[in-house]
Amino acid sequence: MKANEGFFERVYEVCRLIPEGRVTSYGAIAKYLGAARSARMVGWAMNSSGNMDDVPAHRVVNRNGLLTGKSHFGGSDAMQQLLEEEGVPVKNLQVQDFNKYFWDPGKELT
DNA sequence: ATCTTGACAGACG
DNA sequence: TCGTCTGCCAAGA
Repeated sequence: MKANEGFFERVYEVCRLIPEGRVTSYGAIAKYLGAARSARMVGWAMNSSGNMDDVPAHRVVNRNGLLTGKSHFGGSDAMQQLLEEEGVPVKNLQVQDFNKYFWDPGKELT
């Protein structure tokens, strides 16, 4: 791996831009990168990166606000706890008021 | 070089 | 309204 991080690098960068207490969806990031149909690549990038500490992947959830990737955080509810600590209410791996805590990179950043 | 998988999303039945 | 399928792009085997 680590051949050409062109695409992934942007994914990591956007993830870092996610403010604390805020969550975003793979589709939003993908769209911001210009790959709205490649939301899977966003998660793919994380998986390849291996949960970089610089990349708060725990703030990234699917369009349902579900912490689908929590399995990659060690299989524990660490992802959920992290979000709750940041101010994001999570219930059973699902973000409450997702629309309220949703953070759109292409919209908030512009 | 080819096929399968992948933390998704949206469209179709 | 719910369930299923395809589409997208890239990387691993």
